[in-house]
Amino acid sequence: MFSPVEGQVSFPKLEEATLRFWKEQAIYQRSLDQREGAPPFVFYEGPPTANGMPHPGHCLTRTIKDVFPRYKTMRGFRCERKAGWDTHGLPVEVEVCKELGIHSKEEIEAYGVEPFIQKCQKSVWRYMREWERLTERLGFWVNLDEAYVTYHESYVESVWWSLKQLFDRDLLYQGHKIVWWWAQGGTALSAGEVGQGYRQVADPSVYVKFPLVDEPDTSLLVWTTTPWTLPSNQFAAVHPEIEYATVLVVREGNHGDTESTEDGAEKLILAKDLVEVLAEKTKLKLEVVSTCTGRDLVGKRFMPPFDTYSTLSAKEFFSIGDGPQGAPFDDTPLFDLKSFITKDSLSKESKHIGWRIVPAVFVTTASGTGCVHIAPAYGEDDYNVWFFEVFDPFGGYCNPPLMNCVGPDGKFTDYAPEFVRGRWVKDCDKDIARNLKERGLLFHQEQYLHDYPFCWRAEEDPLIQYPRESWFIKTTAFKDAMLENNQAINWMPEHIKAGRMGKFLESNVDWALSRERYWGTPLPIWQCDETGQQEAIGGYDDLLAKPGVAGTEVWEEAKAADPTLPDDLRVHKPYIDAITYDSPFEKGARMSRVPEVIDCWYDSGAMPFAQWGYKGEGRGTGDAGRGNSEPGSVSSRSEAAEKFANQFPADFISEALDQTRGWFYSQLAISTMLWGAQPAGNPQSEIPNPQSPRPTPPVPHPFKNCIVLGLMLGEDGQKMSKSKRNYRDPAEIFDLYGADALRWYLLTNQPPWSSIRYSEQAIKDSIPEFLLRLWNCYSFFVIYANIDGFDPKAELSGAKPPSPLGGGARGGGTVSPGVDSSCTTAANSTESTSKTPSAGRVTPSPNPSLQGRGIGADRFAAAESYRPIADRDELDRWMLSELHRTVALVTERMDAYDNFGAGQAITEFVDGLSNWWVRRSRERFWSKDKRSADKLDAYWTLYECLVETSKLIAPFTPFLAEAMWGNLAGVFLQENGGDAALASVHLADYPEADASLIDEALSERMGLVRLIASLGLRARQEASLKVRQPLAKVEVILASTEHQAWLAEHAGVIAGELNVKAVDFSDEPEKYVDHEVLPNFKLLGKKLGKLMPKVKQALNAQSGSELLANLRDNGQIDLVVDGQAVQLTPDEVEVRIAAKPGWAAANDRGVVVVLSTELTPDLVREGLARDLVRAIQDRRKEIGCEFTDRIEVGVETDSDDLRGAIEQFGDYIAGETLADKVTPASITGAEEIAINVGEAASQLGVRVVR
RNA sequence: GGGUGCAUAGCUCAGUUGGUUAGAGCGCAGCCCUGAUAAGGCUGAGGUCCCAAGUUCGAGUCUUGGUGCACCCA
Repeated sequence: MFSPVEGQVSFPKLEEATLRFWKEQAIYQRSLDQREGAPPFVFYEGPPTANGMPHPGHCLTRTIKDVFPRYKTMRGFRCERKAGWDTHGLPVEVEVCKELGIHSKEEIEAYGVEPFIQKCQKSVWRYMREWERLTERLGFWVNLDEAYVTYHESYVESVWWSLKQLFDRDLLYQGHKIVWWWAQGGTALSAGEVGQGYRQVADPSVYVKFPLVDEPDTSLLVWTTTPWTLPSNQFAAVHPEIEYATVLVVREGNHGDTESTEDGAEKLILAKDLVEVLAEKTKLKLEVVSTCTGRDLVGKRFMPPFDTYSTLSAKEFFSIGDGPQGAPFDDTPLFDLKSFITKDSLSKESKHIGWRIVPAVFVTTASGTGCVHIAPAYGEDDYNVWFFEVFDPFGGYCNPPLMNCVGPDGKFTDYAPEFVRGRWVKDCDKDIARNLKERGLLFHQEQYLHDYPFCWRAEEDPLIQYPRESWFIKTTAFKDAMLENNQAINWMPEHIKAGRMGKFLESNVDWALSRERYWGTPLPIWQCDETGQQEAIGGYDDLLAKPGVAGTEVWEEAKAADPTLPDDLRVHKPYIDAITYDSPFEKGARMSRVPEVIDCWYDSGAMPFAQWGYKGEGRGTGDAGRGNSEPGSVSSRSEAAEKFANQFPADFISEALDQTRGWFYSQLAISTMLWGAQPAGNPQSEIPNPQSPRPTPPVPHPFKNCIVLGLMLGEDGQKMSKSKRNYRDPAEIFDLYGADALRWYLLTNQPPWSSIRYSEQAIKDSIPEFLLRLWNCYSFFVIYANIDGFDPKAELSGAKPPSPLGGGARGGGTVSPGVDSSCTTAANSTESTSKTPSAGRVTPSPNPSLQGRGIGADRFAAAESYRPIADRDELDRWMLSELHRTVALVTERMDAYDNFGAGQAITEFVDGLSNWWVRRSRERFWSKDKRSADKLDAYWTLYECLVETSKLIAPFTPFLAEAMWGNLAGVFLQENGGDAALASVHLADYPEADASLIDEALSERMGLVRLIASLGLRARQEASLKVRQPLAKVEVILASTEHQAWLAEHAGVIAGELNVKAVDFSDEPEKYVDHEVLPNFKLLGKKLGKLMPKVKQALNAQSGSELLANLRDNGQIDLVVDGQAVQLTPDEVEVRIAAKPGWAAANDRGVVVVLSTELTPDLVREGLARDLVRAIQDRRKEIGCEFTDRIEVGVETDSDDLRGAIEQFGDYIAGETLADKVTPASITGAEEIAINVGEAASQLGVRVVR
């Protein structure tokens, strides 16, 4: 017996019970154990941060991350799923600051770094419980118990190890990062903070003349909206491809005699396209003298607008800043300094250090002059120009300092022109313009309206772009390698590859690694306090092993004072900063750590190896410095190496679109740098990594397939926001609708990469649309199987259930030898495949270790009552063909990571099962003969479909699948031993399609049957003929007679569905339909080209019947178009038919169904009988009859027709309603109710017979 | 300002290598069926396929330009 199915199912309740079952039975762990030794399917969890509350968007990510590992596990792979948590970074600090009511770095310092980071560490887990609950309740199977955590010591050390690799290969360097700087607060703002503070303001916009050194009276005309940056000018940039014009300025009064007046002959260079615009603005005539491209201007030298730096001597200039004194420069004025000394400057073409025209592709002619003033300290583009023109990342202290006459307080320093010194830069714009005007350098001035960022904490403070010292990773050296790696990744959607990610990689700039913050992985670089020389440390033990190490007591004392402090904190600020050691570079000097922590994106990108604490391949492979590590570390280190080797690269990852430049990039970059082919041109980086002897892995790595999810928007189409309340808390969704409803909605409503709008209604709708529909099929099966005592286990063991009607068509009681005792072992299932040949599998399992876990057709075939599919009814063959077609499609789609396509296939299948197979098969379940072959076929067919469906949907809706499986397969479960998969569908193997059972022709034909039925119903409606009223016949006319013979043989289904006595395939279609012959555009387009429209006209002009006759008689249609003979073959035309007016008919897609509307008295009485049956059935339900209760019926009526119907169809009525007696008069013991049968009002009494 | 996407029914979205009648689900309206029944079926109304130009015998689909929205980067 199957457990009875509740009439009113509550999916949330069902799911809670399933969760308990999974937990108690450790199903997830068993699903892994079961695949011990199987090929791995590697999944990486992109770490979320538990520092904020999860919302429905996270449900999408976690659903996608769950469905494929579940699927692959069922397909025979071992898929470990190590969870992870992203724990470092600014958002954590901001949370803690909020809690403390403080903002600035000064305030943090004042509060104390030590207590601050202790608070950060605790804050990281603030919403941990919510995240764990969400993860579990959604059914996301992931190993939370052994999650990696980015602040853990082993993780931090693994990151250190990787940074040491980069440092030792000269891929880490110090430079500047131009940041948005809040001068008054003395801190940089993150992109998010800057974004909040944009306001529209009017700034001065100045057009300044930069006189050319070698061309008298000619100036480059540059444009800027930040006059205060002009004293730090170093270059002017032009676009190499843009056309520039040299114009003569014609002022009033000097027109015509410019050549004679030396002073008035003023020439300017600007973009040709902007000459008119500028002439209009200045009301001056600008005569174009000559033109050239930007490239021709490159290299020309100009006089800077201020002599701030140009008049300094090289010696003075190079000693600016903190760098060591004594660099080998002389008294040459900087303006004249040609070339400067760096370690590879000898190979470089010598160039002046500044005040020359340089090319830059970011220059546009959208506004200004097409000539851009470059002050490298105050803009990222500007800085990049400088970086490219004069900076050598590894030039050390010989590199020129940035020209920057503004202090971090936003005020001009002593290097600036005297009239602005000590003043806030933004206040000086006007004075600077006035000064330029006085010196004749200002050509034009105006107001410029644009968006400019202000500090979100101090609204009156404008931000400025300002350089900060920063550490960089030389990712640009790996641009080609990253592009190659990217090329090999299977991005979904595909446009990410060449689009967002490809474009991003092509414009790659070096990774700004460091952050001047507190809660992050400390940058593991120690610097000599005498010489400034540096080295990287690859692990905490390595640090302790350094000579003269000191400062460890700071941590030890903190730990002694508070033993609850996690040991992981010892590798964090401020404890790690306290540790110093003897400098190997200078006797007596000490090494101490640089103050920065690193970008937490680096943490996440290091996850492929850091999650295992990987620190190289183990001892003896170049790790000579370590002599005193603990004995245990060797094995753990090699264990990490083994784990890493086994779980790299990932087969599958997924996150939302915003991770393109986040986690997707950080992983790609780090993996390419550590393990990819090394770039040429950087001698150090070509040295093979001594600690990583593993061969360069084939691209792509570290992930092969990546689904890039769309962003989820709130109900109103806006960004999801807590304050707008445009979404519901996931926990409530689970309680109201259940996780399966949410999962199904997320997985099948749209391709995962289209941006998705949270829709509560759509989540709700997935219940009736899919979950409940399937549940009804399942419930239908269980109800009847229990009534009839259909028990597949009993069928298989040969012990036939008692058969009141003396057994079915095949007789009963015989026992199949060899199947009774071993039917639940996996081994047996392979033996029994002889009945259903396994040849021709559509999607062979990738894993030979699959053993057909769980139950399926292979096993059922051993039952006596299980007839070969070929012997069964057309409807059953069709359903099983659909099943296998669906299995093939779903596996094919899922192998291609297309959950959406797979889901659609499942939906279609369940629709067919529910709305066609069950609908058309109901009567078979009502038949009295419990052992008839037809009835048993129906049971086996439905049972098999439901069992396979529960496996099919297991990755999508794991709870519903488990509930169905638990009952359907549960009958096979033995007390001890047997196939473990019988306990949980998630331990079963995924279904495999049997190609021999797929019958495409049958599919097509059944589609036609459904079409005919649908058309018949439509025709009935138009003629107002209820389906309950039987009709004599329908005529079916087909445009193509290909399937007519088959349909004629299987007209029973149509007749039943349409309630007609006969289905005729008309041999005189002309009576009912008009023919229309249309060209097949696809075929004829190529053949006819421009004649096409005329051929269409010609076909229109003739009658369809004539053309058809032509086609029948000659095998082709002959036309003359434009005097040209045109022949059309049958393939090249399409014949359409339409019902002639005057018939109760409907037509669509080449099928016309015509109703015979004539009603005989017999038909009328039969219709009344059926109507009465309906009324009695309604009554049965009203008085609470069980399905099997027998009744007595009395009908009192004035209608002769109805009395006649009861007389004529009494047996039919009794049979349909399980009535012992149907009397055409009132009966005793039954309440009489009024009913409407036919036109007449009557009284009905129904009484249960006890 | 740049890059990348998206724009189709009231809503959410499909729409193949270009093929002439643009589909589905929900919602709405009407009808039907009902021994799965707080399900199910049929039908209807509802469209400037964002706009414009181009390529083509033919454009929702391809090209160019524009508009709007989103994300990323400035």
